[in-house]
Amino acid sequence: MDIKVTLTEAIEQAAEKAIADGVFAKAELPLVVLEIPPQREFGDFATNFAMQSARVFHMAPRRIAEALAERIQGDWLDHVQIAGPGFINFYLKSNVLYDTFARILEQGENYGILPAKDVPRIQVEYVSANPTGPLHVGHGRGAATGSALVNLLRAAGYSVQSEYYINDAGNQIDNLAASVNARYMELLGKESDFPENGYHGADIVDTARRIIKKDGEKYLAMPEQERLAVFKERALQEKLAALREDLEAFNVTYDVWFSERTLHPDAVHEACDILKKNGNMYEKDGAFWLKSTAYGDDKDRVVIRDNGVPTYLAADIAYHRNKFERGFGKVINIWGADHHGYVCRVKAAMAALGYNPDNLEVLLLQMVSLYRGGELVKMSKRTGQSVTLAELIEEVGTDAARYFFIMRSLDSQLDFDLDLAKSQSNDNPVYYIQYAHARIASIFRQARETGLAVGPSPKLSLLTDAMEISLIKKIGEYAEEVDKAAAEYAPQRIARYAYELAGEFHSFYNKCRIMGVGQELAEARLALVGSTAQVIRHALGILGVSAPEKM
RNA sequence: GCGUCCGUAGCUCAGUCGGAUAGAGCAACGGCCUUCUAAGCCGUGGGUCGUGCGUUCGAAUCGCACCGGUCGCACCA
Repeated sequence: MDIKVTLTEAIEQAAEKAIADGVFAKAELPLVVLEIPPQREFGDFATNFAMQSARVFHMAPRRIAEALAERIQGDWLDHVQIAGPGFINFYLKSNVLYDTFARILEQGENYGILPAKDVPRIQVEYVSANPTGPLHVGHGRGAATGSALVNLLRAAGYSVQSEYYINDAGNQIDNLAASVNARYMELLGKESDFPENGYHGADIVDTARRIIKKDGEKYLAMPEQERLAVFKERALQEKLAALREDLEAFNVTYDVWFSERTLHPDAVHEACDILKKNGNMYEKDGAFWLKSTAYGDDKDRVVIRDNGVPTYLAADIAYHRNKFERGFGKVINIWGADHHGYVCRVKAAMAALGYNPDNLEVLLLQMVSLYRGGELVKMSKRTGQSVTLAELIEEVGTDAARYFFIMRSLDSQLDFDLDLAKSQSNDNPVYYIQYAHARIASIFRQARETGLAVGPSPKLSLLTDAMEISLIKKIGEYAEEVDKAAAEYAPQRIARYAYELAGEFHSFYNKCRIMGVGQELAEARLALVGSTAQVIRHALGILGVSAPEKM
């Protein structure tokens, strides 16, 4: 039995008993919240239950705490203490710690994988960059965070499907084709105006070059519309392949690549028909408008233009309807903060279609700034001077890039220090964590040589050093950390946890030796560091960062 | 003007469904390698939690106003 559950029940029972004894007024009990006290001297666990219930029992918190303390007992409890304004601090028998740790050891590699949750499937859509150019650093944050979130939710027992929405319809793809066309003509020495909203990146020239290399000048003879159609498909295929490649190099893969084209025209019309029928869409000035103001938006939005061409929103309405129709209980989108203005209208559209807009969760990622040598690296989409994800990976590596992208809360703007990410020192949190893992691997290599191994039931009660106790406790917090981080959609919590766990290990390592301390203690310590390595591996796995055996 | 997010130590950030002396890393300073990886450890100093008012027994945390920064406010995607 989980000790926190045991404690919670003991507190509730003590309160019920005090009510039965006539000490407390009959009242609804507040929720029991257990926390790990900020300081060791305050015990293993603490609760503010007495303070929370002061109002309902009409008693001073410390008196409530006293009445509860008298009524709490269990063979797991050493003693309780009342402190501060009315905290109840619990000091547990030491065997509780060892029993808990023994169960973690039994779980082995499965520790950190939570039981499947009985809730509907979750979908996470992220990156979904237009296939019109390479991914840049901003997409990198989305890619790292999104994939880590998917891993995290799965570890926490949710069923998750990951998805990339390919914007392969509409203007930007026509511009892509026109841009490739312009480069094609240019390379073959023909007159051609570069499209006004064209893409200036070098990758477009490369695409044109590859077309020439493969098929030569044969498209010159083709009518322009036909040629554009060919180039469109060719460019799209290349761009998609490049996206996939960049993402895979970044430890990012998807269950589904969803093409926007498949929504046109049927799915878009279907969605519009529903909205027209239920009165949430109306015609004005020849266009069709979503009555989004009825659902909290600032203004109504055009869905079908007066020329009959659907807006981007039209496809998005059909797309999100499609997601809900696929039966997901929760639909999560990870967007850049620059799209925040768009959230309200998509949610409004879902509400207008009769879905619960709260089941669409849009996580907004704040902007990324790169720093090199203490200076901001200027980025500009317009001139194509932005740093690409591939360049970033080339410079700092996948592990460092992923960790740095994930380590901050999504709400915070991210200052990405390239020098720090590259540095092979303890300043660099990624190396700090990986180093802990490599050190442990090294210990096991040496243990193997000396014939030392963890037996079936190591004598854990020999682990009495303060460093050992605190490392055991930290390992014990991991499962709950996974659960919390998942519930909050906060992969950065795992990044921080891994860092803290590595810190606990390094402290232990400098204090306690494993080889040459006697067989039983050595075995127990080997079990401890083995478990540490396993948890670091699992946490890094969630983050999509490697756990090296050697550094 | 409206909206988003942010404002905590010199720097980068935790902590935010209210609770015990506000934490970590870097930077500064001082220690620790004849023993499992010093990419490590131990220690010292450093904070009006942007400002004000309010709610509360209690506010970095909740509410309101203001200040500073950020991103956005299309029949673009």
